[in-house]
Parts: sequence; structure tokens; C-alpha cells
Amino acid sequence: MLDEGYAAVTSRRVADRAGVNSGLVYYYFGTMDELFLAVFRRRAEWMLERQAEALASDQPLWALWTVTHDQANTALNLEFLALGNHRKAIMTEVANYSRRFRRQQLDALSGVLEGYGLDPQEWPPASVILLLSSVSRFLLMEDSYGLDLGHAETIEIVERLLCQLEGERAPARDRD
Amino acid sequence: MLDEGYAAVTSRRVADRAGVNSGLVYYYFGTMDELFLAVFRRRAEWMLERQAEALASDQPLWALWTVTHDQANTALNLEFLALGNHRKAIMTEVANYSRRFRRQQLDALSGVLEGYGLDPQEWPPASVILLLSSVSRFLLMEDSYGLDLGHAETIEIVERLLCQLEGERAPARDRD
DNA sequence: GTCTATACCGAGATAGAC
DNA sequence: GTCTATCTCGGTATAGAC
Repeated sequence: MLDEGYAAVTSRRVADRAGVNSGLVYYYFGTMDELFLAVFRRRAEWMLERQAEALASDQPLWALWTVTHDQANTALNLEFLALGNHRKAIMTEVANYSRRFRRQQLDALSGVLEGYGLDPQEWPPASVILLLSSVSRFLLMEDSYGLDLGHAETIEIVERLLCQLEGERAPARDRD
Repeated sequence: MLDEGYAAVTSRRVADRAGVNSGLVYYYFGTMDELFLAVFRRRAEWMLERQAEALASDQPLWALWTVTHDQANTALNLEFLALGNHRKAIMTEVANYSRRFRRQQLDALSGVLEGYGLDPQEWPPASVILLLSSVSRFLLMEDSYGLDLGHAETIEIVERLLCQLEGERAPARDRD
């Protein structure tokens, strides 16, 4: 899916990769759509856990920034989004999980941001999260086709703001 | 392409829609990839012109914000991006045009932003453009699957900043 | 549960009549 | 230039042996 796009994911190739016959795909999943949904749900659940861990750190903003800034996730999400564009069931699932991600971020950060002295009137937590997420995703998207004009400076700006709010980023323990 | 995704665009269906035989697609374009490239290039050229007009206005930031905030473009771009993900020629063309778009924005806005009193050290023009573009795109992407949590507040923030830099948005003449 | 075999469809692409 | 006809391939999905 990452290398060749969702259209390249066929029952035959999946079965080949798994070392079984293509009939088994239908035995276990029913249709290809169900297979895509199963993959999506497993990934999404795993990412929700990862995000929950990140948000539970003592520097939740830095952690969110780090966890969002993950190339593989962005590329795959894009693929699922494009897939959802013309498969209703998948679109619905993408929407549901997106809401859960956003909710989780909001629940974890609303109090924290106020604690940092941010006026929720002027800088609503939902907006701070949205701004952080969108910059991160957009840069990664551009990276994917080799466009990085202005990226370094922009990352610097974001991280400067994070520093002001949350202090220096603590040294990573197991971040790549 | 918008309704059903790029995979649904086949030589037969294109020919049907045009009221001709599918062989003609190959007569005129050679391969389906060439057809996609032709569509992409024509659209991109048109959008470059639209962007140039926007940037030439007396409120170029507002104009850029408006022109970027266009649903149809975002959805189609996503589709081409996904298509490019596994067709090298298309990926290359997406990259080239993205660079031209960014260049055009930079050339038009660098001076303007400095004129607004923005310190280019603290707020490099490339970053301001990147921030504006990424928020706009991200919100539209979320809109496409019905997620709008925090959107209104975020748009308000962006437009508040635009106001500070460029004054009230002038009443539209022929915006949508 | 896993396989082989196969039905069926529609894709990309080409040949050749007109 | 436009058509019909057709080749070849690979997709989804199912039936039925083991």
C-alpha cells in the first residue's frame, strides 16, 4: 500500500505475500473492503495507544508534535483517505477514528494549555492542536515528493513556540 | 476522479463520457498516464494563473488564503498525490508544479510581508506561507469527511492575524 | 481450513477496416 | 481521424475437492 498505492493491493498479491492461496482472503475477510477496514482499524487502535502514551508524558505538547511527525503514518493515512474517497464504509471509519483522535487530544490538552497560561478565549485548545497537526502533516506531505522549501525555518518556529510553552524538549529516551 | 477516485478513471469510461470510442484515448494520449499528466498540467497551469491574479491584489495575503481554501482543488490534489505515489512520472510532475506554486508565492509575498513590519528573521516569508497553506489544506481535508471540531475557532484565529497584518478583508467582488 | 480450478468481468492496449 | 474487433492480463469472487 505504501509503495504502490491502495490500487496495487489485490487479493492475489496479499495471498502471495502471506504464502497462501487467494481464496483464503475471501474466506477470512469476505471482501477486499473488509480487509482494508481490518487493516485500518488495527493500525488506528495502535496509533490511539501510542498517542495516549505521548499525551500522558510530562511534556504532552512536545510528545504530540513528535508522534504526529511520523512519515509512514502520514503516507498511509493519505492512502486510506483516497481510498475512502470512493468507498463509503471506509470513509465512515476514517471519520470515526479521526474524531476519536481529536477527542483524545482535546481531553488531554485542554487543562494543560490553560495551565501554561494560554487564554482559552484567544487560543482555544482545539485550535492549538489543529495548528500543530496541520503543519506537521503538511510538511510531511511535501517531504514525500521532495519539496522542503522553508521547512527548516517553519519547524524552528513551531519548536520555538513549544519551548516557550513547555520548556526545552527533554532528551529522548527511545525516540528514533 | 473526484467522485470515485483515480482508479475509476479508465479509457473506456473517459471515451464514453466524451462520446467517442476508447481507442481514441490511446490515439491521442498514448497511455493512460499521459492522459492523467495532460489533465494535471492543464489544471495546474490554470491554478497558477488564478494564484498569480490573487497575489497581485492589494490584499495578497487575504487573496492567497481565499484561493487556497477551495474544496475541489484540495480533493483533486489529494487524488493526484495518491496517484503519484505509485507512478513516477506523475510524482515528478506534482513535485515540479508544487515548487512553482511555492516560488510564485514567495516572490510575491517576501517584500509585502516585510512591508507589513514582519521581521524576516523571526517570521520568514516561507514559513508564513507554509503555515497559511497547511492550515487551509488540513481543514479542508477534515471537512471532506465531516470533521469540523475546532474549525471555526481556528479560522477566526487565522483571519484575526490576517486582519492585523493586512486590515479588514475588502468586500468580495466575485468570490464564490 | 486450505487448496485448485474456474467463472466472469473489465482493464490497457493494438490491428486493421473505413 | 474514428471505428470495430480483439488480444492479453489480472482483478474479485465462488465452487468444490481434499
